[in-house]
Amino acid sequence: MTKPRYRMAPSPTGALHIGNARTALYNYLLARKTGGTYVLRIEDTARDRSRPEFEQTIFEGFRWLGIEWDEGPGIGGDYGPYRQSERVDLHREWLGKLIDRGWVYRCFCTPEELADARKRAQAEKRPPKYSGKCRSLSEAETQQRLDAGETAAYRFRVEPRTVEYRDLVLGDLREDAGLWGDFVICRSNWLPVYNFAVVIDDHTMEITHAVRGADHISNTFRQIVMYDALEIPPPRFGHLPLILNRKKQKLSKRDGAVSVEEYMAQGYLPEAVRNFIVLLGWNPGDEREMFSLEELVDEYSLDRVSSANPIYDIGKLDWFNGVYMRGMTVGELAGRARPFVKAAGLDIDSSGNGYFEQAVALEQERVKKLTDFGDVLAFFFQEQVDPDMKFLVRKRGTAEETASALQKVVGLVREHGVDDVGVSESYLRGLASELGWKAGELFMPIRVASTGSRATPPLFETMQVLGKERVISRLNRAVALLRGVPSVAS
RNA sequence: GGCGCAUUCGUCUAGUGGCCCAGGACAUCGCCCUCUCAAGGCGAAGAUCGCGGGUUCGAAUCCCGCAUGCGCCGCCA
Repeated sequence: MTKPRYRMAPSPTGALHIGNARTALYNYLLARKTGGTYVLRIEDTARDRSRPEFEQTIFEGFRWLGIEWDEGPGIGGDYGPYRQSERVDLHREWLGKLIDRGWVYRCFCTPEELADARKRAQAEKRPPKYSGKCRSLSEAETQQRLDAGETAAYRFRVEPRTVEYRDLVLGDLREDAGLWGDFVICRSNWLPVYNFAVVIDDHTMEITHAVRGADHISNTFRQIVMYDALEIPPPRFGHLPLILNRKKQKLSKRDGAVSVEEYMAQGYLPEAVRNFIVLLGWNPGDEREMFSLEELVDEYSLDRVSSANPIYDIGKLDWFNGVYMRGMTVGELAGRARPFVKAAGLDIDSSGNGYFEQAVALEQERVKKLTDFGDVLAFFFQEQVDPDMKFLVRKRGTAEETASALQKVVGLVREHGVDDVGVSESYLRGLASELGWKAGELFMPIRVASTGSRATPPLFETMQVLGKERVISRLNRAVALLRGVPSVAS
């Protein structure tokens, strides 16, 4: 038995779309699981829309998700070239075989005529299929019109028959080819049409399994007819349910964040995105839902792919991301967070890596995305914070009584320091009871004074990381603020 | 209009004739923990299994019809 060959075939017409990423991931898992080969082929026959720079973003997206390929652009392999646009000679060669066998004829109908006919058919609620106008042009007449300089596409001659195949996901499928019109497989400018190029490429690259989106089901029947005409064996086909947007339409670029690079930029972890998308239409058959790449390679199989179209709702992605962030070591998380924190404009270099990691550790279970660190870590790195007076003052208390309490805190911090959280807790609780306040009533003003925020990690740990000097300086500033002194040196 | 595919809590889904007056997860709400925020624990609410027929002692599961959605029907991919 030959080694299975799977492929992914993105078109470089935009960023890496989440649906394509899922398809690529599924193929990757299948290839790895079966010990097969994974081929990357760029389908850039849409000359006008394909842009080389998109190739790079797509590659980066795949790599970010952990999807590696064995053959493809930049890597090479025995079945190159791996860009469809560089394979047109091959396509023409195979077109020749079809011509020789009488499966193809030249069609002189202009795009305008065809569009008109289509529009009319639609209006009259008839199926918009090609009339067959040029189907029986004689060889002589064809040659004559060609000589006269008319351009002509190549059309595939469809013979009535039932086309059937067993889909790896959907089971037995069939369609009546008698309902189609003859279809163009090569443009008048000699560039092959996608549907034909795919057949030739998959065959010549010896692809054994074509797993792709369900929007290709109808194409599959046409492709099978071409395989048969060429007398070459088709690969096994599998069609994945389409990811829909909230309005239940095919997910498109207009639906907001649907490209992998956006998730990258938003501070999602690749393992979370991967875990999230793999579950869009697949499940392991039990109640597990956290999967590493290795586990997925082990577990994944097409017969557990569901056939209904999932709606794309990123709610659960945040949860996955949080779980993965909490599961990391602090060092690892800090490393991943660093570029995001810098991008947010925080100066994390001058205070040293140890300080940064301690701060990250305190926020680890409080963030959903790497970008959150930019906000949540700010007070650790700013010179001063701006406490909101509304929350700085003790609940139902006065500014002056809060100020005097904070002043006492300054004294205690001076005397006992903040390095031992147990000690801090005990003297601060002691002060609270001395004042006759509930602990929380004292802690909140201290929190707001030293962090500028009401929502922070536990107070004593936070003070410990900030260090004595920062805490004292911020408390002093808060006292000044509370007493209406415009500014004061600490 | 034709053909194809699909239809279970808001969302992702489990379920392949009796274990299901439908299970899990996210989100939501409540309680607990607690110095705030999280995290965590516990719990609640949430699906007449798209609708209508049939088959069967028994159907979310099988059959038929309908509806709805999506896809394709391009010298786009």
